[in-house]
Amino acid sequence: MEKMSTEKRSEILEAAINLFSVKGFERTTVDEIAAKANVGKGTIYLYFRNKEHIFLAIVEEGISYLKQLFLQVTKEKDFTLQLRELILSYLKFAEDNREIYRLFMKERLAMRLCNDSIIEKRFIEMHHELYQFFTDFMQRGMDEGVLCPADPGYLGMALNGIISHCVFHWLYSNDQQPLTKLTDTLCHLFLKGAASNLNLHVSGGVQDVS
Amino acid sequence: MEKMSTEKRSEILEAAINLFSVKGFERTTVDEIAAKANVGKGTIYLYFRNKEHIFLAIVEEGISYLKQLFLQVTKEKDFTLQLRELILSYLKFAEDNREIYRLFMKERLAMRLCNDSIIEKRFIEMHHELYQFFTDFMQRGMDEGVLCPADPGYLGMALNGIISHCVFHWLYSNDQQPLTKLTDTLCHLFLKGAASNLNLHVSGGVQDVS
Amino acid sequence: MEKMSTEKRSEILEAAINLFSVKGFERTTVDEIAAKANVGKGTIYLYFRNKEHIFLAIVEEGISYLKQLFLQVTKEKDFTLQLRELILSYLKFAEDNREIYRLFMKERLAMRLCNDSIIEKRFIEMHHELYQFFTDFMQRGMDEGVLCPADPGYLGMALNGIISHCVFHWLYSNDQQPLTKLTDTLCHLFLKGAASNLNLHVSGGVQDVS
Amino acid sequence: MEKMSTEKRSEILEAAINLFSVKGFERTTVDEIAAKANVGKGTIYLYFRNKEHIFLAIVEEGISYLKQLFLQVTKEKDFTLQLRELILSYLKFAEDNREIYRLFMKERLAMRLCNDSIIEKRFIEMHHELYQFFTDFMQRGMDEGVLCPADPGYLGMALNGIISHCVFHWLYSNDQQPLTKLTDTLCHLFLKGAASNLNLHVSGGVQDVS
DNA sequence: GATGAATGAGCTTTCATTCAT
DNA sequence: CATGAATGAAAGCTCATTCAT
Repeated sequence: MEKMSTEKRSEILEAAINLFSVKGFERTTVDEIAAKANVGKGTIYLYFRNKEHIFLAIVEEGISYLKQLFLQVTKEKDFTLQLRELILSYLKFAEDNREIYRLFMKERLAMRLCNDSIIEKRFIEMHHELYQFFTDFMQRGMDEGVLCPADPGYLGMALNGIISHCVFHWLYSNDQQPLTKLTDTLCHLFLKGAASNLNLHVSGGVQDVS
Repeated sequence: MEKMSTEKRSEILEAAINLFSVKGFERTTVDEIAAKANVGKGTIYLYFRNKEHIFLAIVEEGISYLKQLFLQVTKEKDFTLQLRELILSYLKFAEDNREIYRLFMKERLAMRLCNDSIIEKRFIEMHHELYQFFTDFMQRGMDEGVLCPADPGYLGMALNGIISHCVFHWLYSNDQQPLTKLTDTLCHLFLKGAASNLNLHVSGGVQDVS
Repeated sequence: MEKMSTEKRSEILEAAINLFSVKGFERTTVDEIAAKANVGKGTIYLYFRNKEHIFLAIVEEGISYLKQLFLQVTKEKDFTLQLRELILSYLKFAEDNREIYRLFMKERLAMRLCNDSIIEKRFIEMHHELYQFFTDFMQRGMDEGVLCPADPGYLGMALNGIISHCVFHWLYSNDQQPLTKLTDTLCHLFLKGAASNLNLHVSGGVQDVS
Repeated sequence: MEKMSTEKRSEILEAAINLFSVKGFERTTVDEIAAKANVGKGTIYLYFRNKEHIFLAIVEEGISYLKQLFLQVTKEKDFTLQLRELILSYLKFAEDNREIYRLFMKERLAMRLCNDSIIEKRFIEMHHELYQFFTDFMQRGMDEGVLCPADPGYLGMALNGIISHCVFHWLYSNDQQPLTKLTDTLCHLFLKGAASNLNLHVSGGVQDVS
């Protein structure tokens, strides 16, 4: 009995992920989810309080899976290797969960000011966790002397931005090659920048802007 | 059609920008826009064919302004200076048009598969233009020998990602300091990377991944 | 000044007749009438209290013209000739005022229970007048011994029905020949019936059903 | 779709027939239909795609019932008896389905140029079927020598006109006597005409006008 | 548990009418 | 007189949610 329930729940989530990622949260109807999941419409409300909680469940699971991936990063001893592993995990996640990732990007900002404040809070919370993880990670890099001193928050943002924009492009192009192939490129880009060695004189420098 | 009060049109757009950027396109009702613009609901339909065309107008204006900013970038002769100017323009646009920028980010992916294909096409078109601009820009940097050889598309994505994620964070934090203060930091980060000089041995390298 | 006003009024009516007859009263907008009449929308409300009064004006004019035609019928001395003249007038009116006639048929019953009871009353009144005319006419035919005794109301209805259904068919077919060609056929049909002379035994007979 | 409560569907149709026949299609709102049918507004859209399809359903059912009545007409062997039966069926239908009949007359012409061309086509189609039935019927009468040679189409129109105008009058008067009482009168009128026997000299004659 | 028929609040859009110019 | 920008009531329709079975 429990098993069957879990199965139904998964089918609903699977259907919802697919539809949300393609049509967006608002444009997807509960009827469509029920139809795609081969489930009665009423059944959905046995497993989820309402439409928004389906969304919440997807995000929770996605985030928790991603966090788990990130935690394994620290198994490497060298910071540089950890960084490489972090990027690899990120890319792998996007590659393996193309739809969930697309959903994340699409709805990242859309949930603000929705009626159900529990969801909103949880959503912001999750983002903050990820932000914190990246920030801590960067701080560690600086502590270890691998990264030059700078605002760790912005460094985290920058890394996140570099990766996610590349994933974004990959998502909407028909690029068939594996995303993970980009790992070393992005790692190097983040650490050493885009400039050729010849470009010696750059105005400014990385300052702490906090 | 086009002779009607420009003022009313602006008020409607102003209201729509604000609401769309806070609540998102779908969750904003035409009634709300009318109320915020101090205008009758019917009036909106004198100036815009429907709700989606309000959105389209906002995006068109925003993009055209942004493109204009970017075109001025090339006035600088040195590529590095151009890069700095590009980042500055981007940050300045976000700072001056906080709400429009937020709207852009929020709805970047939401418009796919909407009914009115004219809008969808136009939206994709505009994104492509910006992408092309960044790609061409990077290509120029490589031709001039300032950037090391790599896929210019991904380099553009990376720069875009670095900047936009920092803006994103700024948008949703209560950071009061001007965004433009980040210009040199981001410029340096993009060109020279985050690594300290001590970090000599990085696995991999920037390859052309096209 | 007066002349110009009358001209504008006519243009509005002309436009309204055309649109009402094609699209029906409800589906025609005041904007369309104004556009077709080359007149400002507000101008229409200088000449007519509201949209329904435009309709009323059309009907009033049409009916009064039709009544005038019918009055001339009595110039003939012989009842049979009067009947022929009546049918001819009817057909000629439909032929010359194709759109107005179509409008009459289309909206004959649609006006019941509309908000403006003045219009409704007037509309029913006009129908009653026509009904009365036909009834009186038939009564005269009976009094003169030309028609066999029967309920004059139903005889009137029958004649009206014969003519109007033929006109109806002509309106919506592409029959190019003049409607008036049917005059004698319909006259004969009404007076002598459709049966061949051989058909001697008809059950029943014309009774007074009043 | 088709398994849902037939009862609800009937109640909706019943309400719609009543309202359409009184107020007309355009002036009747879906809210009113829902209220009269003691049904939620949304429920209506479970049974019918949109407002026009409610109308279509009514007409389809009415026409199919009427056609069935007409088909039984041919059970009589004698043409004259068939004619009598046809008129009787017609009158009986109007008497038993007063509102549906009124609806038919009211909207006969109103549907032209509506948006949903499927409905428009079907509506015209159905009218054509009825017209064809009457035409064929008259042709048969002529072939059998009962009717004098004439355009069968116009003869059909004439009969239709005679009957429908009498029904029309009955509908809007408070005539309490049964319509079917008119059967023989109308039959005789159609076959032998309205003239008394004394009226021997009628100009013209029934010609074939096709 | 599972279902889907039923619901009505709420949406976008239209359009007759007004009124300042 | 003439105009057309402005309006909001009212329309058709959708869809998240409920609940009897």
